[in-house]
Amino acid sequence: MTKFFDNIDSKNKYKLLRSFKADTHNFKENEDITNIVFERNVIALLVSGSVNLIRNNENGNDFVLDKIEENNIISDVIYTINKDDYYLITTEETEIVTMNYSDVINYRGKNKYYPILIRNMFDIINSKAKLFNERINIMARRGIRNKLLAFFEIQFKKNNSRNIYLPFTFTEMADYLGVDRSAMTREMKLLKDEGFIKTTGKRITLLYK
Amino acid sequence: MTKFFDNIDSKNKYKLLRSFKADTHNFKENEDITNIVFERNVIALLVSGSVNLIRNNENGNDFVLDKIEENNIISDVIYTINKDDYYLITTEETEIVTMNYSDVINYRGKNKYYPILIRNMFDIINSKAKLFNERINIMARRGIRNKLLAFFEIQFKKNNSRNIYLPFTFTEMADYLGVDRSAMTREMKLLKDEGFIKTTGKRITLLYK
DNA sequence: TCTGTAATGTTGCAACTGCAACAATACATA
DNA sequence: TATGTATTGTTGCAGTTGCAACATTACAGA
Repeated sequence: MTKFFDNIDSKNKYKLLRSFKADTHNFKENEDITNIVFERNVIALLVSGSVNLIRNNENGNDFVLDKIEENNIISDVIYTINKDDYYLITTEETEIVTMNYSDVINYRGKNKYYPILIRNMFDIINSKAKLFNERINIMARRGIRNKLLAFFEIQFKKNNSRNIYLPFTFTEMADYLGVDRSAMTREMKLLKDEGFIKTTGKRITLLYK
Repeated sequence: MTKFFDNIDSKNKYKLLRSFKADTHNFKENEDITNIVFERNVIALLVSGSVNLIRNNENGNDFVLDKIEENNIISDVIYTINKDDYYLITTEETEIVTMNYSDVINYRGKNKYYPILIRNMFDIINSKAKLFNERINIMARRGIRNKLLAFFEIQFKKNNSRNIYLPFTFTEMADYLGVDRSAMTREMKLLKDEGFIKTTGKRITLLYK
């Protein structure tokens, strides 16, 4: 997975940040940075420290959706975020740099690492776009069963194995598919009963075709 | 909307294409180019001519989802495509250039327009990612009503107007939301009856809040 | 203007889904 | 290992949704 400053040395990294008139924000542990990061048209970069992306269930059962580490981009483009449902909390002392998207994209300076930076960004966004794309294709199916099967199909093609190891919990998977968890469990049980799949913990084995 | 070769003159455009060992494909009118374009890891570029992205309804009611014009990217990243449901047909004599993604991204040549190219690509993908993101946020809502309201909300914020002019047909809108068209119509009627919205042709007026 | 095609409106119905609530496990960490 | 917390399993139920089928209206090309 490409990171923002891959192949750019530290000196030039800071030079570039200066050219973009990047704003540096420093936080202690446990600060909410949602509003700083999810400004419109802002690219935020986690320079040091670490941040949790948390889902805010109204019943108070929050949970960590993603741990974001150094050199990764956090921005409204990257995460499928609804400010009401999610928030971002630092888990240690953290430095975040925010840049204006237009400043970055319209940079006309001479730093020879700029192209590398843009290439890195392109690669990052591109992978995200592919993942988004994938998820849309799944969510667009009608009915939970079809969503599940579409999801399995993609995992199957990716790993070329009938054994799928879930990269997240079933709770998160229901969220990923955009369906109710209990309804999803019910449908999974039907698929099992009908002999389409078999599950062992977080491993799902496809028995069909 | 940024295009692939924005700010790159024709001479350098072809130089770059050569560096990428790009493959040129020529088609007559009415040829199916789905398989050439939606290869894995391929970026396809419409150099000249025009292509229709068509949705393939099993009942034989195909329809044009998008007309792709010169200098646009056509690739599996850009379009949320399921090969079974969609296909691409040239509508005139058309030249398409395919490049391997890795070749483009790992280019280490000296052409000074390369950075511009990558920047263009970044901008293109970035807008797409934003749109994908938006759609996911809508589709993730439970129930047709919530999807509709989420959609309206986004349009409202975008245009800062309570009047939403649908950029597509209701049939396509149902598809966009990932729900059954008739069920969507039914829900819209309820929203109307309850006084939340008003519709006039493709204009929807929000009456709430 | 006519005509065929696509889009929209509508409805019944069976099946599905979300929701709520609770039980049973699994998991992490003190 | 014990204990609290998160995840998973399960179920009833009402309301929602997808599907199929058909009527009506809008629209574009001859």
